[in-house]
Amino acid sequence: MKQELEQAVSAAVKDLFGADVSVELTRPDEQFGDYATNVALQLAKQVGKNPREVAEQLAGSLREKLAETVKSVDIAGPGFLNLTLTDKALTSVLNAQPAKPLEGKKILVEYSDPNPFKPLHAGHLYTTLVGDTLARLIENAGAKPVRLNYGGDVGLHVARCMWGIIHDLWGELPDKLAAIPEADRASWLGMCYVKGTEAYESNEAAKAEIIAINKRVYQLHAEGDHDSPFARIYWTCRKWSYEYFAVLYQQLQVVPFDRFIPESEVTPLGVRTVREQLQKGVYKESDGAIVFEGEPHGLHTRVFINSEGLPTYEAKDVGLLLTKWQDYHYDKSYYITANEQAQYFQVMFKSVEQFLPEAVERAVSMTHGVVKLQGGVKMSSRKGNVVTALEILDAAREAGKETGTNPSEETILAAVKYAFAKNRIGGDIVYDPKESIALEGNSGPYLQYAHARARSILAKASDSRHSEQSEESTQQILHSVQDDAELEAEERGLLRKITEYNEVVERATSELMPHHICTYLYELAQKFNQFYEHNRVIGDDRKAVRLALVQHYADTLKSGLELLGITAPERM
RNA sequence: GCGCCCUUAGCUCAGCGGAUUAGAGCGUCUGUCUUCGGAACAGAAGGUCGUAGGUUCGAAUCCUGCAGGGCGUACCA
Repeated sequence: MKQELEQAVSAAVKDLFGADVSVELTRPDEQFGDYATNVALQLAKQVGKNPREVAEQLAGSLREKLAETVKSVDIAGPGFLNLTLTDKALTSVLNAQPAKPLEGKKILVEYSDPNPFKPLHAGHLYTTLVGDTLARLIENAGAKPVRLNYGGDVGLHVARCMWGIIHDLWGELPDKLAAIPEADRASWLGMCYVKGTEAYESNEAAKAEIIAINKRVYQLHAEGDHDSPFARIYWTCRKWSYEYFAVLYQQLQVVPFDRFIPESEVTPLGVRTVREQLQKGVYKESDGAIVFEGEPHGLHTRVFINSEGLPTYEAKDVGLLLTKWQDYHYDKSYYITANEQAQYFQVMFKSVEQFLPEAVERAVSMTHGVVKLQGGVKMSSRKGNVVTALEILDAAREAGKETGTNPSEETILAAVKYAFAKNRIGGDIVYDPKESIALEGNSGPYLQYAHARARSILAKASDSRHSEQSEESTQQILHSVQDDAELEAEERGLLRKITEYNEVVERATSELMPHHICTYLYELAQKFNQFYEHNRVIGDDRKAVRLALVQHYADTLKSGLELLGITAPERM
């Protein structure tokens, strides 16, 4: 409907003024109409006329051309055109199929990216949810996204943890690992990591040992060593890490990843490529390291291979980018990480652009903010108040218990996911467990309830007269609004809001900003509650229309929640 | 120092070129209703959109300076 109207307006503009303008219809305040456009203001200058005059002419033409679907065309303010659809036309929007702009596209989405041998903190939970939602949006738009999860199983952080492990075991004694209870594995690894990190920073001898361990880990991969005591420790603990990640993903109920790419898998290709491109002058030697000089491009210089001859994150990421390109030849490849890596990606991309521009052109780094606690305190591992990913879920459960309503696990998840989804991606977010689980306000549980409430009406209605098919619903509304029979104000208000759904999803998808969906769903629920407060459904003369409206409302809310990875239970 | 990002009601956030009323939620205050699930509805108070300029018919939205905050800035990821 929106597109048809835009075309009609743009055709009218062409007829009257011979001008080409991109017409964009917006949703104005309900009191003004269903759609609005400012083309007259844009045109005024081009045509050399006063905007109101332009608007008058356009309005006249549109009233004639769109008599079928538009009830009124009004001119407001300096020259805005407000279009109000007939109830029948507005109802027909319910039949519109959502656009599939990404049909047939191959899109990679890399997110979550936890490092084996390191704990999962609150930021991992956030980045996992952001990625999961974006991938859902992309899938909803018709593409088949490839969900990738990349993680550092080689590198200095691994060496620090390995150092801690070996010290805690009093030697390279893999058999002693069996003594660690399964439930304690993750926290034990976390403890070893902290130990190793502290030693690295404060103890020169330990630092040298850790650097040596770092080399041995790379070597172990190069040789395919699975049998030496050192290797047995490494592989066992790496496996434990992946098992620990799986627990989080399982609890979060995110869509499973298509592929886990450990850094060790792409490291050789990255190193080889950087060395090759060193010969071609893309990378340069400097102080024994291999770097990319970013300054000529307005960026900064970064080390890709350090003076020990070992690859840094940079070289590995070059290997990852090439691996993605070779394996998928993607149309688009998204990297979802925290803001602190934003400029890093620019440098890494710029370097690869020098020899593989087509792969970089289609790669996009999207970054999000940091998770903070109430009061805006940043979570810091240095200060020891690091909050782990699983602790966020526990905090929500705890807050749920305190409400006395004992929310289900399904509602706990809704609370957490919605709290993280409702803010625009990019800024830091403050997580407040109490607010997220709150029974009132803009929260996940509120929306689940708003859905369950509507379903219970539908269930009650179908008790009294068998099944209520959703296909019939549109017909029911259509039928009752034919022959100029009109909808009542609150019915129409709810219907209007429901018809915005596809437009909101399209916007959220094109901008990759799922929070628009949250804002919309909350408004939708409010519209429903307004309607519901003043209008009886069952037992009223207008039962058929109203039941159909409730049906569409519930279905719309459910679809929206699903895009956010939130379930919509029938009852709570 | 340089680069990137941020600054909207007491708090948490939408809005990101348009409609002289800048929107929500929470919190505060006040009403409605013996409810097809009240986890509701109606209303009030609360903001010179960090600051100073500029562009524009029109700026919270674009540009520039300044202040405050965050992140990055060579061998971490």
